[in-house]
Amino acid sequence: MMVEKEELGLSLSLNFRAAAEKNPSSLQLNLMPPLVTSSPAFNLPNRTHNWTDSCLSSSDRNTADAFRVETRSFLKGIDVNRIPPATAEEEAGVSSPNSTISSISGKRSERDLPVSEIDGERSSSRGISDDEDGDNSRKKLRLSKDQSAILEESFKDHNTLNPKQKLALAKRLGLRPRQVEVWFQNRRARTKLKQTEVDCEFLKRCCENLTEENRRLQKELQELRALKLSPQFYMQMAPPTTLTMCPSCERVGAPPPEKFIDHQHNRPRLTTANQNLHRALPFNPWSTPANQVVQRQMSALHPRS
DNA sequence: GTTTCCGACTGTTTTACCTCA
DNA sequence: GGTGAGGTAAAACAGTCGGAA
Repeated sequence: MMVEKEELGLSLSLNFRAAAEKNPSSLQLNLMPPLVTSSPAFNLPNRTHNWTDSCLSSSDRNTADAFRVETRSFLKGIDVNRIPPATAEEEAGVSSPNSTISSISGKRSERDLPVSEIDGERSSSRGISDDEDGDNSRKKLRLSKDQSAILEESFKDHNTLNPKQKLALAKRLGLRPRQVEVWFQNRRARTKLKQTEVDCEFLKRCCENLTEENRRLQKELQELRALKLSPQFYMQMAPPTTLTMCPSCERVGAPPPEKFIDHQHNRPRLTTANQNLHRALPFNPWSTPANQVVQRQMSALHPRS
């Protein structure tokens, strides 16, 4: 399902990171952004709210519900956080211009009134407000801090809800199931957006690092080509000291044993055998200053002892 | 007045299930 | 009985709107 798709996307990005971590020498990535599991960006700030039930006990809530039903005619269009009408008569009586539009649009009307949620979603918040306002303005719901906290908690457990969970959560929060559903949809969307931003930033840094690496290698290549054209210059240069990878066998080498390093001249110490070998070489293209580290590791790979 | 956040909406896609030839 | 096509409902998504802070 869609969750799997998101997981796939996440795993792709993780795999990319894993690949980068597997070969850090090539990418040199130490700017790994943390994975967003619960971003502070999603922590809703404290807000003033008009949700009257947020601090009520269940018994108080029942009283409040009764009060709400009783005073509904006065409150409709004012308190959009109100629990929807409970009776079938009330439910049937709520019909907004938008619900008409929804029914025109086909399946939408069916979706808004799932059988499993029939007692909680007969009317949308928009329907209530529109019904009362007489205009098309929406009444904006602001969830209370407690409601947001509970929703966040629930989202951490599972970022999708089955109808049972949705109903239970809606009941617990005093919201319509549709509101819970919308909140989860928006939450998933924003999580995905946040993750996309993180992934984008990560890839951007990868790109920057690779560009820099490419620039460095191009520069080295130029130096090597220049040296190739002037062997007499090579003779005056310090010998190679390091290497990250042997171009012939593609093995990554470690620094050579201490006994092979000539500290006086900052170069690998030549044994009698390889002294002759090195003398026979016209020049060493791996001996640029930039490649000293590379050459040292190369020497470790192929000790001439 | 502008910006940002986020609840709510619409239209589309995906998935599961059912019916029928 | 098994199977594929077509239809339908539900869920989820992308994109957007607009109220509120």
